[in-house]
Amino acid sequence: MEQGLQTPGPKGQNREDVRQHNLSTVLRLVRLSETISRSQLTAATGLNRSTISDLVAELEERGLATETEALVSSGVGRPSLMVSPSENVVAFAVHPEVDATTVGAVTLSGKVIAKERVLMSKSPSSGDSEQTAAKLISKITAELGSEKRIAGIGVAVPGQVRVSDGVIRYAPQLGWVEAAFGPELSQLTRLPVYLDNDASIGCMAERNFGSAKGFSDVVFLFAGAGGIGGGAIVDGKQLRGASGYGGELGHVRISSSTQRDYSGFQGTLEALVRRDDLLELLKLYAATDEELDREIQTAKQPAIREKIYEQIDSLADGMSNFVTIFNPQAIVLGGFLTSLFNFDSGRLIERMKANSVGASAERVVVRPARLGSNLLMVGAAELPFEMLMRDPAGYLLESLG
Amino acid sequence: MEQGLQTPGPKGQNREDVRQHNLSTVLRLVRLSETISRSQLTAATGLNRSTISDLVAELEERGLATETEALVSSGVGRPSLMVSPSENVVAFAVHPEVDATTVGAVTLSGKVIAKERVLMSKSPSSGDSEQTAAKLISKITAELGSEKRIAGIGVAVPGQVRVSDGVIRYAPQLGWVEAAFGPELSQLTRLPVYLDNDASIGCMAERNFGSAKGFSDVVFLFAGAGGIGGGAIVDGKQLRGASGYGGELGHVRISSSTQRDYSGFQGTLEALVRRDDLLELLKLYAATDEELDREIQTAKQPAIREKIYEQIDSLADGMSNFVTIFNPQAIVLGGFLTSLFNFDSGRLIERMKANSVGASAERVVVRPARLGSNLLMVGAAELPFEMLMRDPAGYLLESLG
DNA sequence: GGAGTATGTTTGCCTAAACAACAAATTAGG
DNA sequence: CCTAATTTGTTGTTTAGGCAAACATACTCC
Repeated sequence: MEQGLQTPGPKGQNREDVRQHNLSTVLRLVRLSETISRSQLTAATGLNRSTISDLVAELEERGLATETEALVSSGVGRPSLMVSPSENVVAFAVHPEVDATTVGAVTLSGKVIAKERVLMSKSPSSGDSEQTAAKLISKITAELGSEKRIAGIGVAVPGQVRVSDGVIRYAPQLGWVEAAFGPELSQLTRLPVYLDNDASIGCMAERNFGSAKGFSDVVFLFAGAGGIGGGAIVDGKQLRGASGYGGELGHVRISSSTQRDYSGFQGTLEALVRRDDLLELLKLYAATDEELDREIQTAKQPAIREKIYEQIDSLADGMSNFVTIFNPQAIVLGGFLTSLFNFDSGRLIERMKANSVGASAERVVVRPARLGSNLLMVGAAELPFEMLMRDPAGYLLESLG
Repeated sequence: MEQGLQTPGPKGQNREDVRQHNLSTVLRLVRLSETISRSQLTAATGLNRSTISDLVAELEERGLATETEALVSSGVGRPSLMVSPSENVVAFAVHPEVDATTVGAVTLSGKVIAKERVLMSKSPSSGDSEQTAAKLISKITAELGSEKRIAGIGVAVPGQVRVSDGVIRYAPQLGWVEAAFGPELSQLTRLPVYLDNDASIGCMAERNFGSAKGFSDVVFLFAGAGGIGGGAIVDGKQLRGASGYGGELGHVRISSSTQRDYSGFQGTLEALVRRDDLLELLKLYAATDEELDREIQTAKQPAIREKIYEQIDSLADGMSNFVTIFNPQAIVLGGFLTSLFNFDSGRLIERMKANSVGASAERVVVRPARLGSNLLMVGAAELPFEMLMRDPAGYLLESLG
């Protein structure tokens, strides 16, 4: 009766799926380790030495990995060959904002090798941003060596995205509704384009390359000019929910306050922890995160300090809920939240633990985000790379020249 | 540096894993469909006809499934054989409470074929409950036919469980702390014992056999005498978190109220939606859920109706948060919450949708739990059955006689 | 420099899924 | 009732891919 909503039936596995799965597993390990020996690969995967040999050979043949001899010996026995992700596989990252559009090129190993930012006229349309992004992509492409190959484009959207078809459902700051950003940018660039919410993307980036590296259960909170975004990784996978709109942690209600957030919800985390409120109090109207941070860390006025504590407490209340719900290994705080953390991390963590289920709070670590300004570049590139890693043998890379 | 906390490295797959995965997939489909034709199995799994034939033959050989001829023809062509889960594979379910211990026997197909409940003296120790459970298990075992085989024991614990070693970390109503219920009951019965939190178990039961059947993303809320328990299914899997304490949805803070819940947290869902408060107001001191429900549905006094509405609103606020966080397909309400739902589901749902992210709220359905008094029996049995289904060929069933 | 050890490489093996051909059981249509 | 069409079950063969064993290689330790 409700077949349509149900999960796609569990699939069986045939021979090819095994190969795909093993190639994928090896490539993931290689990528996240930056460099890893073949013997470590056998240990980590449980696969046979000869199988690893074969798999690595295939990855090398496909230009996804390179093998080098070990620089330092690790002990007795023949030294194992080191495997690294190819530096020639690249993905583009796009971040459209109200005042600027940023495009970066990121290697499979997670290095940002190019970044261009173009200021935009006031409130650009979706089409404007697509054009700008496409231009920057072709400019960067021209500067890349001809040996590079492109996995695709990842877009970090400050808003809700229908992941299934690449349509931006609603981006409040940009004022876009139902914008077919993905399909249109794909048409312009002739590259596959994948979109996701910026906070989700940041979460994945911090998990793969930042403060939460290697963790299976992570909560990520990020505060910027547009409010608080959040993402969660549950059991190793991004929390998306049934339609892909899950993980909107900023809009979680934690108080009876009638203060509204940017989406009009009352008493939510975003309503109570506001960068804007502090900017106003500090009389900083267009400050960068760095300037704001300096002011916060050196704040002397009681009124300001009180406001900061108030926000720390609200943040702690939100975090308590996420600890109770997700029992994560780590909570990562980004953007303006890092300033709150640095101001008084003791108070923040203590209050968080006091209000969350003890068993879950015991071992959770709270950390500032580590990737800084590259966060969304690295994270957005993960989208095409994730596609590549799901099927390393089948995914088509675009060659240059 | 923090290897210990990290996820166990992704494993590779060999031939045996494929067989195991496919056997597991087929058994799951057979189980959840109650009965399914071989041709439907080929369609659902994508596997070859002959492979399905082979897999089903193995399941039958191992006594996990039975094949019968189709009763009604489904169209042109040779009729496909029907496959059903074996009625001879049984798991025990145990539910220890303050005032009683319940044990049931559940077949692989999800039918409760025996149930015994023994009243306990005031506040039994963990050992008392184990003894009682073991006695009931041996009594039920004696009444089962000798052709039955036992998959193990599942225990629904009203408290926090360390799933890894079967220790009850904290069960507030029972007053148990760090009770080695699992290992001890296993010693007494010589059967494998698996434990989990009662609400998590209820969630799984409703997903597999109840109101949320077939859904991949589900939130379950249950209110009983001990407060509000919750569980969530994310992307088809039970939300557990890093240490297995996740999903404590009753302790999520939704208000600034200083009202405390049974664990001492202020302003949480459990603090604001209290069965006890209504019982007191109605002057019903030891009512069953049925009696309470009758009183609620026929309540006339304004003070009582107001209290009911108040609780409905609080419940809606909690649900809003879960919709925003999880973007589930369904929210299932059990126990006393069913009464609130039935009293005014319109108000409940409307308020829930008003305070949650629109995109997620659009398609969520809210339903009362369907499994009633068998909820925890069916759910607890899922624990050993899940182990069986993970490795149908390798999991050892205990034969009787 | 020889023993010991861990890894890389090559060869043939084995398992389980796929495939093809045929048999069987049904419906449809006259 | 008989035949054609269709779908499914069954059987024997093929094939992909991981594994084990045997051997080669490169390092440490004494």
